[in-house]
Amino acid sequence: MNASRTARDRARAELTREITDAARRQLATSGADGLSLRAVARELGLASSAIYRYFPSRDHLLTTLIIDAYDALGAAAELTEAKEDRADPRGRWRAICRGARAWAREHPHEYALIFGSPIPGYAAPRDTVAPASRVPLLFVGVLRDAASRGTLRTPPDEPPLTDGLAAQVATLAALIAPDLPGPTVTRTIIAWTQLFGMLSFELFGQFVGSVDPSDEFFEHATAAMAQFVGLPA
Amino acid sequence: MNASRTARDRARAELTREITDAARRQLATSGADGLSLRAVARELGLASSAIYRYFPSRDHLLTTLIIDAYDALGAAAELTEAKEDRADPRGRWRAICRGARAWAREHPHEYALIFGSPIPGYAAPRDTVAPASRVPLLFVGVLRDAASRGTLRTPPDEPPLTDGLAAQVATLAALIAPDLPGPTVTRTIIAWTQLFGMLSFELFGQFVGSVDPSDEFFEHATAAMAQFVGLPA
DNA sequence: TGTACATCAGTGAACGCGCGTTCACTGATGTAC
DNA sequence: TGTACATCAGTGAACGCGCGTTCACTGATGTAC
Repeated sequence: MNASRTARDRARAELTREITDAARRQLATSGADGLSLRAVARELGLASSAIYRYFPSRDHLLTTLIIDAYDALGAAAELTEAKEDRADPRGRWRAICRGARAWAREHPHEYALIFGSPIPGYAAPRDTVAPASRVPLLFVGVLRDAASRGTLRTPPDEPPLTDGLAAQVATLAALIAPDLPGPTVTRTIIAWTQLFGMLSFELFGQFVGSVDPSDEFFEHATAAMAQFVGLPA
Repeated sequence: MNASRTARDRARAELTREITDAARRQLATSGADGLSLRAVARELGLASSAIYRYFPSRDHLLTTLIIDAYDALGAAAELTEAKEDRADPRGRWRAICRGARAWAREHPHEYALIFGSPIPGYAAPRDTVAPASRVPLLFVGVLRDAASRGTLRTPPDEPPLTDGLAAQVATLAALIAPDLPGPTVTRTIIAWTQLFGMLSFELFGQFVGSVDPSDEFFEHATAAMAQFVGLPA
């Protein structure tokens, strides 16, 4: 009764997945606020109360969707990155950006769920922090690899960091990138905000009237960012 | 009966304003999807149907709020920028960023309304485009001024623009910045996405665990961006 | 291997709520002569 | 300046809808002996 799950257990796991799948599908048409337990139940041919055997509340279902979205985004970026030549950090950096963008465009509502407006009355629990850091960690991985290969250019400490920022960056670096120089870490944070700033602008319609469609702009900007963090051509 | 408005007209203008004010207040507590005509009417002591004398539908009220938000953001940035020494383009650039940030932090739900997730079922009409461009136009103004003063450094055309992007940038430049070099315009678009990428990250909670609070990071990043677009210290 | 009992999944009705929008209406304000 | 009519603001009831969550229940699945 331990390793080989019972029929009930298997059914439960499967229905749990079906519920999140249906919820994800609803998200894609109605957005986060349109997501309703009753509609999910309807789609699966269940009584609305049946959902409560699987998720104690709507917020718990949302949390699951949020974590899954971060994980899917991270996995997509990792997969794209993994296809690049290991010895080409700049190519790997840009692949991460490209992979993130592709996922975001394929799952705009899931993207909005994690990078869009906070959901009123919903507070993200701590469990979302780890999956949320997968993409930044990928960046860090490429940079550390480039550093150990000697192909990472340390950007000038310019403008110089103020004390408080230097402390924040040092704390962060100690956690995830002990061997990277401070300016590199700082610029990586800037690049990270830059990446998702562009994706949000593209998906939320801010580029209409300027760089829409934004494929070429995106490619250009990621190249500029790679250079900015110290990964020259 | 033309210049001097009648009592009815004045009352109408005032109530229209009171409705949008109440709606804005609701936005601040419940977010865009929580905004309800009935609640607005309740707050003003009106029958819910009375709102329809002023706005034909909830979407029209939303459009008004969106346009007002863009305008308030633009005005806040303009005001901060106007206080800087005219001869200090870098200071003016950073003031725009600081002004935008201050407004965003004071009006997080209005910020989310314009830069957050698209509202399901709502399509922004054309009227929002002009007010949305106030902040980018401010940037362009500072850069043109710096160019005419001879203090604008043209950044290298690096990485070189692809043809499609060059065309987009040329079209855009012809519209709003006929005298600025292509690389400057491109980098300004990057900086623009960077600015609001940071603001969204800050307001939507992505900085928790890294650069939170983000005052110093923000100041640093805007300085880096000023340099990036060609406004050296 | 079979029986007795406990656990769990799913039901369907109900509670209490809020929403956007329409409509026929009353009464006040404005307009034309 | 006063009257007759048209315009408009605001009302209150109603329509039709959907929601999250609870609860007592039936019946199937699993467990212990």
